Amino acid sequence: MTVTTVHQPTHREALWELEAAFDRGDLITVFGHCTVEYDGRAASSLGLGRRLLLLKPDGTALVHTDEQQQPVNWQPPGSEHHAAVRDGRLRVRSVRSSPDETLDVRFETVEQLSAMAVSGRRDLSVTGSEADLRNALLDQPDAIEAGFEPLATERPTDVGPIDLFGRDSEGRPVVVELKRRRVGPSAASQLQRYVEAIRREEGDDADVRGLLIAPSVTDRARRLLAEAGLEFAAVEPPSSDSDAGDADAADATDANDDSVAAAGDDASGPSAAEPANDE
Amino acid sequence: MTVTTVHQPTHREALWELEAAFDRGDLITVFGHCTVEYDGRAASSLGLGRRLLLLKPDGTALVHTDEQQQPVNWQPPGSEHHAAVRDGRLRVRSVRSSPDETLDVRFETVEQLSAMAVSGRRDLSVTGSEADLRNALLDQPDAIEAGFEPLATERPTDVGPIDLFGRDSEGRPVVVELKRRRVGPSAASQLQRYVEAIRREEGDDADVRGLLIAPSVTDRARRLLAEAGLEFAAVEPPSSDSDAGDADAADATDANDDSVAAAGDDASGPSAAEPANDE
DNA sequence: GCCTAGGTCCCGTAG
DNA sequence: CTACGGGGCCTAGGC
Repeated sequence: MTVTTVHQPTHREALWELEAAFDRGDLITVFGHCTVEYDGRAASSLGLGRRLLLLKPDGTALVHTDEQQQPVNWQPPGSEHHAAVRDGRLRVRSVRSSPDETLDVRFETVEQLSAMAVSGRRDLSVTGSEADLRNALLDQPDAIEAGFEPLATERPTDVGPIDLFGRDSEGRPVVVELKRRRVGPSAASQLQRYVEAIRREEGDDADVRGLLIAPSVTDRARRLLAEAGLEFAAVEPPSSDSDAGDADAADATDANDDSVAAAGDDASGPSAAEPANDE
Repeated sequence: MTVTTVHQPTHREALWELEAAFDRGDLITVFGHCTVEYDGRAASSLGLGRRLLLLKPDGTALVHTDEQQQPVNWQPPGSEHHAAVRDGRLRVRSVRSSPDETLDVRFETVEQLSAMAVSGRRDLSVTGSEADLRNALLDQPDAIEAGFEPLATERPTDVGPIDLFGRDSEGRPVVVELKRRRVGPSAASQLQRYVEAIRREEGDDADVRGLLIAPSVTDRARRLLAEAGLEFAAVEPPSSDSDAGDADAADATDANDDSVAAAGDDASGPSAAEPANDE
C-alpha cells in the first residue's frame, strides 16, 4: 500500500498520521478549513478557507487554492515541518533559517489527510532550451552568419558570462546573446553590457560586434539595439519543428477505446492507432 | 461532504469520478504510477513513476514529485483537462492554445483520486513588496536623501517605466530604481537605461542623477554603477522589522496542549500563551 | 492580444 | 556560502 488516507480525522489522529508520514518520508496532502500566516522575506496573512496543503519530505510546503498555477503561500525546500495541536486547531508549521522564514497553517477542521510514497525519476530533460539553441548554432555556425567562427561559450567577462563568443569572417570579435523566446529591453541592455566589457578588454578603439539572437524582438528593444549599434538575428528555437513525431502522434487523435471526460472534447477522428512509445 | 475519494479505482471508475469532479469545479488530486509527456514551448518526457497530479478547475495542471518546490511538469491556467481510457491506461491531458501546448499524464495504476471543494479567499496581500518600499519612501522622502522631492512613480519613458522620479535639493532630476532585495548587474543596467532615456528627453547636456535603492549590492553591480556615474543607497525593505509582533509570537513557543510531530523539534519552553490573533 | 517589470521568484552552476 | 542568469518561468498592470 503506497497511500494512507484518513477522512475527517480528529486533530490527534491527524497529528499521529503526520508524524508517521514524516518518518516514512512520504508526500503528504492535507485538505481542510485553515488560516495561513507567513513571515520572512515578506509577510502575509490569509483568512479562513478550504485549501490544500502539500508537504514534501525535502521540506517544501505548498498551499494551493482552486486557482493559479502558483501556490498562494509556500515554503521552499530545506524547511522543517512541525505539527502540533494547539487551541483546538491542528497547526502545521514549516520553518527555515537563512533566511528566517515561517509558514503557519492552522486547521480548524481537517477533511482529509493523505500520505503517499513517491518513486521514479523526478528530473527531466527538456528540449528546446537556450542550451539546445546554442548547441544547434555551434553545429551550424553559418546559421548565425556566413563565416562566423565560434570561439567560446559562457566566456567570462567582468560583468558576467557571454553566451557565445566568436569572430566574423573579417576577424572581428562578435558577442552573441541567445534567447529562446521573444526579447525585450533587458536583453538588449544585457548584450550592451557584455559588448562594452569586451571593448574594454580589447582596447577602447576595438571594433566589437554585438549580436542578439532570438525568435523575435519588441519595438523598444529593437530601438535600443539600434541606438547602441547592436544587431539582431531571428532564429527559431529548435523545439517543435525539429522533433515533431511524438508531438503529432499526441496531437492527432483522441478518445477511442473508452469514453471521454471533460467539456468540448469532440473526438476528431478515430484513425490509425499510434504505437506507444513511452516507458 | 466537501471531499470525495476513491482508492485504487479501475480506470473506468477513475474516469467517472474525474468527469463528476470537472462538472463540480473541484480541485482534484490523482496519485498513481504514470508517465508524463509535454510538448509546446519546449518538450519533455518523464518515465514511469509514482507522482501526484493536481488539476484545478481554472485549467491548471501540476505534476509533483517528492522533491522541489516547482512541479516537474505542468500546464498553466486556461488549459482544458480531458480524460480518457486508452490502451489500458487512464490518460489525463491538459491542452491550451496560444501557445499550443499539451501535457499528457498516463496512469498505469491509480492509487487514489480525490476531489475537493475549495472555498475562501485565494488572493492575499503581501507586505514587504517593492510597492511597499516605494510607499514608505514617498511618506519619508528624506529617507532617500535630504531635500528629495518625489514627482512621479512609474513615470513612463521610451525604454520603460521609472519606479520613482523626482528632483534633488538643487533641482536636478533624479531617477530612482527600487529593489526589495540585493541587486546585481541587471539592476544597474536597468537604471542606466532609464537615466539615459531621461537625459535624451531633457537634452544631452542635462545633469540627470541615477539612484539605485536596495538593501545591498554585489561587487560587480557596484562597479557598474560607479563606471556609469550612478549612485547607490542602502535601504532595508519594510517587512520584518516593522511588524514584528505577530512574528515574535509565532516564533516564541511550540508544543503545549498536545504532542508534537516532526524531527528535531525540541520544545523550547512552554511559557506564556500568546492570544490567538487570526480569524 | 502584446509589452514591461516584479517575484517570499525558483533553480542550476560556478567560484 | 554568494553570484549570476535561465525559465515551458508565472503574475499583475497598461495599452
